[in-house]
Amino acid sequence: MSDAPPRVRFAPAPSGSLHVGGARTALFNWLYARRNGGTFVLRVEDTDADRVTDEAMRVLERSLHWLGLDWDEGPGVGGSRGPYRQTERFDVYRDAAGVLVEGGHAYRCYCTPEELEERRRQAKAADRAPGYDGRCRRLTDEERAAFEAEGRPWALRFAIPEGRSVEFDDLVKGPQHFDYEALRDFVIVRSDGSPTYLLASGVDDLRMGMTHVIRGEDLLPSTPRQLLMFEALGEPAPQYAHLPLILGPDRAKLSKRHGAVAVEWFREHGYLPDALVNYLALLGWSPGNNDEILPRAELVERFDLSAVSRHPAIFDIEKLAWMNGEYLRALSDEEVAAGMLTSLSEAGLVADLDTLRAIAPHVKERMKRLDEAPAMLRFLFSDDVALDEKAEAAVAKVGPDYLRRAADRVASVSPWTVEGITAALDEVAASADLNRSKGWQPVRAAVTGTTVSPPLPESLTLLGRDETVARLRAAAG
RNA sequence: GGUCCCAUCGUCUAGAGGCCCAGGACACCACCCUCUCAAGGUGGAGACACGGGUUCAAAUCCCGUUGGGACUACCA
Repeated sequence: MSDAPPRVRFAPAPSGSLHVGGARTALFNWLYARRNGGTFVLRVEDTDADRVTDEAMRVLERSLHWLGLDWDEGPGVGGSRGPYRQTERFDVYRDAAGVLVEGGHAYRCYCTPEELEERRRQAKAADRAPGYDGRCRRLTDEERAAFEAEGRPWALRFAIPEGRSVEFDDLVKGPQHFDYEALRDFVIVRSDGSPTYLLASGVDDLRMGMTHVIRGEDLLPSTPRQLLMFEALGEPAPQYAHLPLILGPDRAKLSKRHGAVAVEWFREHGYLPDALVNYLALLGWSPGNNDEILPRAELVERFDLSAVSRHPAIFDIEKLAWMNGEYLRALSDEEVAAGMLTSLSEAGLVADLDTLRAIAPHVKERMKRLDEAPAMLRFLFSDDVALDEKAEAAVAKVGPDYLRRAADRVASVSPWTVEGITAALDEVAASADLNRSKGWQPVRAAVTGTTVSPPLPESLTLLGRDETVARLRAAAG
């Protein structure tokens, strides 16, 4: 282990949106860099032109920024090891491929996709391993010349050295051992001249000076291949740490089909970035005791790769929601008000900051997500208070006279304060021989249109006397 | 099928041989608080996959079984 500052990277393919699995990988890399005074690099693996889009690139950057995972080198910030988009680095991969060919570690494969597919199918049918059979590696000079004369397109394959096995020590999985029989000759350059992941990602990790590669466990099988490639290139390899996967409720690798998995979705649905970061950090890592609410700074201080668990974790949105509520309650009224303003306007409601600031302490402990604000506060910012079913029932229970009396009594409250309103509501309830619970509920129903709301007197002070009286009379019919 | 990874409450986990007839958190249930709903408080139910070893002693070490997952592309 060297003690030079570590260099780590997050290397996503911008196709679609950043989902929580990717975000967690980015987070662990970021935490490792921040914890150890290292450098966090963002590298864009956009070699697959068919799947990569500009929109996905924008979403990726926005998601990362929102999460607060800032990169020291990469798109937008530059750096000395750039460029950081693989489509701008094809010459680098070509050079590396050239070295491999010259050293006899890579060869041209003339098999067509159709032939490959057919042989794969046959192998499977015969219960044999479906990987590449190495046919073009054994071509005679004549056969090769014939293919060339024919103008057959070719791809470049890496030649797995025979009789070799690969050993390496994974920082989270421990000692690993792979026999060469399990490793098939893999394509490093496609017939269109573009590099594949195995080549591009591996070469970049070398050229960009990565000391540690922290990535998902789904890439564990590609590590021995890349290690063999580095050996052929004559260059030292970085250290590897493979993170256990994040699974859906069905225990399969988390993906879009599991529903809410995109970071953008959480941003749009009233989740706080700090809460998501905190939750994700706990998915596959634990500080070693029972602490769970760990602010970013503490995460950085306590993060330790060797404490990463080896088994996969199921993403539990319920627990995330709980944690989000915890973070919401820790926010200042000002911050909560600002957050609610946004979600309210997205719901088409025009609110003002002063009112929101005043109601914030009463609603933040009843919310788990900021986007619950519209449902909770609609009555304050909309004249439309059509009573829902339960509200109708609550009103019917006491009858119109009760509401008229309440309106009359409330109309005389002065000054319009929480204390004054409370006294008035209590009086009205007492006059009908009702306790607060039974006496206030019809008022809540008439004024808010629902049977659930922030504390009533506090809500009414903000609604205003005239509007309160008007709604009581309206409900009385 | 092959290769590899993994295995503590429903879920996330603590546990690195005796401190564990297994602790915390989410969710769930009950009670308390209470103007509704929450939040908060108290209590409850709930797990070491199974079988063999090793050891005075195993959730912890070894082997096997079972179960789950990943990979097996000219995707990353």
